[in-house]
Amino acid sequence: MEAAEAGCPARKWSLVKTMYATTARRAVVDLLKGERRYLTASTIFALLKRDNPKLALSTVYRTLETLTELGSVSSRTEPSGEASFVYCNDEHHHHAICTVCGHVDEVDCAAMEQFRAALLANQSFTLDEHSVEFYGRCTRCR
Amino acid sequence: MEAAEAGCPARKWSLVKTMYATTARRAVVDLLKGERRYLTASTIFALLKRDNPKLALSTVYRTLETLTELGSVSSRTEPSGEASFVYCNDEHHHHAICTVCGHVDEVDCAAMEQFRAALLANQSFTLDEHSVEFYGRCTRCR
DNA sequence: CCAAAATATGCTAGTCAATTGCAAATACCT
DNA sequence: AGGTATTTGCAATTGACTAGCATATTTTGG
Repeated sequence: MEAAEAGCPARKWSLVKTMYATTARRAVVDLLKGERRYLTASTIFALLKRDNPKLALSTVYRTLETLTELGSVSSRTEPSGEASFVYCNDEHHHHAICTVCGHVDEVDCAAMEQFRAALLANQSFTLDEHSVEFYGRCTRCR
Repeated sequence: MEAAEAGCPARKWSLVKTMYATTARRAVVDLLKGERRYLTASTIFALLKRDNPKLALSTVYRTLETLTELGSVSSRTEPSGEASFVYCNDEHHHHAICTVCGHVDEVDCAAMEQFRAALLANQSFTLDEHSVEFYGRCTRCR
């Protein structure tokens, strides 16, 4: 069984030959940078279609795949099963998602260390990786 | 935005009128009880089809949906996007998944409390819910 | 600045997991 | 057993996502 990792992966520049800065890619990145919350491919497509009528949904999917490989975007799966995407900066972190406004903050992993220790002590389970998402209320919405 | 919860939800008996103990349902529950690891609907279908040739895949899907509502089954999403299911007992917990054998242990939430406190202290984020999966090596595989 | 090479896009058609409608079959209750 | 509520199997569909390929765009080298 494969070990999944929901935090942003380290950037994998080595896999990328050349990446053209196309208008479609710029549009997707700009939108995600501005929103800072998880959006599905079809939502992104609908939002960008207004200013770029000939944009194709498949281009959005391909762009999101590329950006995810680069580490500029992190994806998750909605309860419905749909994939959604958010812009992210750091190498590795987890997300704190506001249940009111949907705003996504990045959470550093430091606090996970003590949790790992507690888990090993209680259950003798060796923790290799973790996939974590937090739901709560951000500073503004509280 | 909706708050998802990947741990087993509290059982919702109130929503259920009557539930017939059919052979299909017994077969699915027995299989999942015996396996104790995440299986996809199509895998479950393939395994049960041998002893029950006229079983339909849609029945497996409907059964898994019912069992999930009852709280007897917990679901997650594989990296591929497919949904997978595991039998579970307790009201609320999280899963420690062995990366070697795939065995799923239930982790109680006690350790989350101190983590919640640390998160609030560091980032002033009010943690309401959490969705956690751990990957590591279980007692036997270590 | 222009043309060739490299890469990306749009479109269409496809794939595959998952859902739905409905008649037939099964489980429960008395 | 007989009647009713629920479930099943089957077939048709949905909906997210991917792939093939000709065209268009971006970069690079002259």
